[in-house]
Amino acid sequence: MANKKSTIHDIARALGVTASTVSRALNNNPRISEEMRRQVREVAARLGYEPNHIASALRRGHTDIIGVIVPTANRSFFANVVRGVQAIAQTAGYNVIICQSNDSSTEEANIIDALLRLRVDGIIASIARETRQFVHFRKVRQKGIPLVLFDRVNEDIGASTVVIDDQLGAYQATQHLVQQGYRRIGHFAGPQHLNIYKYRLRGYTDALEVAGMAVDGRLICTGNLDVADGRRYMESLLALSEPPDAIFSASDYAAVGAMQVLKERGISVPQDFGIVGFANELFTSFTDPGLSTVDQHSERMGEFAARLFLEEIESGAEAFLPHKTVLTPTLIVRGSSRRR
Amino acid sequence: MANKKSTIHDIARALGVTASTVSRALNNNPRISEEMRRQVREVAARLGYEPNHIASALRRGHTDIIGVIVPTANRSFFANVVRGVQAIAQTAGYNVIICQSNDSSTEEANIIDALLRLRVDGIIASIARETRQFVHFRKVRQKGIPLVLFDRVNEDIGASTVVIDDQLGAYQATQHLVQQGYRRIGHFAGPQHLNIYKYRLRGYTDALEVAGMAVDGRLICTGNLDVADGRRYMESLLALSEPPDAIFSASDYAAVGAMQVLKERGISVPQDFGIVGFANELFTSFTDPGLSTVDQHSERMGEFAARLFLEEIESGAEAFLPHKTVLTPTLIVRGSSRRR
DNA sequence: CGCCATTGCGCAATCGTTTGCGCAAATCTA
DNA sequence: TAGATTTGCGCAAACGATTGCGCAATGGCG
Repeated sequence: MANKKSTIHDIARALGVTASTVSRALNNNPRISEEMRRQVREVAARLGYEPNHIASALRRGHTDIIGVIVPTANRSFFANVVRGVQAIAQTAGYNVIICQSNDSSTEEANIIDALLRLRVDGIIASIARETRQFVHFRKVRQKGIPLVLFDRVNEDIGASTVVIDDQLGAYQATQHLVQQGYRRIGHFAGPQHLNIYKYRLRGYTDALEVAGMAVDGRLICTGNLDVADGRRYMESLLALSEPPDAIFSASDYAAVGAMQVLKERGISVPQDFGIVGFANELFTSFTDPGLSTVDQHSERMGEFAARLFLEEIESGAEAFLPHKTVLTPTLIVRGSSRRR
Repeated sequence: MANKKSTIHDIARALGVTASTVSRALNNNPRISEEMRRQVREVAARLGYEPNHIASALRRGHTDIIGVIVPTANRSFFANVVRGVQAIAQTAGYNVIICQSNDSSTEEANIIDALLRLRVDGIIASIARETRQFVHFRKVRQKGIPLVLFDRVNEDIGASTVVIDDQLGAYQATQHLVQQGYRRIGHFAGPQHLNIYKYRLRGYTDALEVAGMAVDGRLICTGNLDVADGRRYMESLLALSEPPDAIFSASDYAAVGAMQVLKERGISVPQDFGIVGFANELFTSFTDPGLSTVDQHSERMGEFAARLFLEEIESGAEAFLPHKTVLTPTLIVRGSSRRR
């Protein structure tokens, strides 16, 4: 690059050898003597040489970079997944860069374009909430770039996926509320075009059926599951002629909103109303009472995603068979649902 | 890159022109006719051509990438700063990539090396908690790469900085506790090698002095300010012969820990004990009572940081004079300190 | 001694895009 | 009409690192 920085040519000149010798020495090629390697390293350090990864990537045909796309970085779930990805990928020599889509399909597509132009070696992503068409993800597959989806996935893209067993997690949460003696259990559901929320709803209905309780559609509220949504749903559920006495929420945020409304109404949690959320966000132990929730083993999820990526790299895009890894969730019981 | 992907040579061949014409057409060079441009775009779309940003970056000498280094991505403060950076940088044609240092000086140095090798156009960073030596940041300056530090900064590096007025924020928080009638105010301080915590301590002592209250060293606890630290400090402060009746904590996390202990001890917040945190983390409105705190205008901070970067790019590293932007904090009063 | 293998390097081309300079044709102006 | 300017392209080199192939020197073995 056209500035004052040293290149391997500067090192080569200083030692009276060629650039190819310098390159091989720096890469520990066995065809270069140990003495030459030592001299090259010494001059490189003296000149403050910094390898140009751009040039190297262009010549080699790969960048050793994995792009990770998260909907929003400030959820501890996503931050922990990234941490898991980093632990595995960095050991294998890859650099991990994070991009946040802000849950926007447009931003997600722009990020994918930028990553493709950057020629990343692979993409690990959780789909933005807004996304309903998957053209941009299919493009990744068509270009033979490894793609691994986690948590929010779409199974028609032909990518490998790592998910939690959302249905089981929801089943456990709802069953727990049944066991705590709650008799009329509602559900805050997310947008049903996203698999995770569809399965969480299914786990909820499963548990009700097993417990011999009818599924009452009036007790199911669907939306974006933020705090304000949670507040609104709680208000409307409490206005029913037969309000519920517990809620399984597909998101910790909406669960917090519900808790706020109950507090304001003087309704006692967990004595008169039980609440379980989902995702074990960092703040679930900060509320009062602590919020029961389902843990998604986010860091493990990240590790699995990174391993799937490495597998695909090793076997080559044509030989690789996309597959799905399903992790088992863990119910975390705190004060919000502990009546017995 | 040596795979089946199209290059500008494929387009050139299809149109019977040279690669330089294709390149100029794709970049809307006025020396290429509108008709030729149209044809080039059509063939490019038909062939699924994706520009190779690696090759372009190597030739042009810059990547149009800004690397943002955050200590940990799951704090909403950092996520919002990144959002602010993205809003400005993307409008100016830059791609923003996020790297998380996990508050480790070693990881931070590795990230900086990777970003330098990638030849990013600039680095925007908040310093990792562990970092006490700044060799890796100085290296960025020496190579003439624009560097902007935000929040956690070091002013000897020669970088531009964007910070909140930590001293003022702390002063406001402590003064508010004084005005609420608390008479013995303690402080959870962070590691004093980090400027932000040093100034927050100074703001605390300033407010006490103005109020005619002595500064009692036994009421000041220093550490990493996580939830567990907050619990520990609260326990030890309550064990004093003269315990405090309020706490200004330099972090919302430690403040939550303190609240948990007070609740367990049956000490009423805010009636018998007042608490104010710092940073307006997402969860501060989820606790019960809601946690008073100081808002740092994180998204604005990100915008300022990005603008400083753009300024440095425009004026060139040699002509640029590093400078410091100080934003004004806002005290957010919630239930934890509202006694009057 | 001659042949083969090993060691340690050099030459030249590659990767994909960009851009300075130059040329030919067309247009404008005195 | 002649000279100057504009338009629209092509040629060739550049960017920095990597790597296949080849060559010379050295050592080992029959």
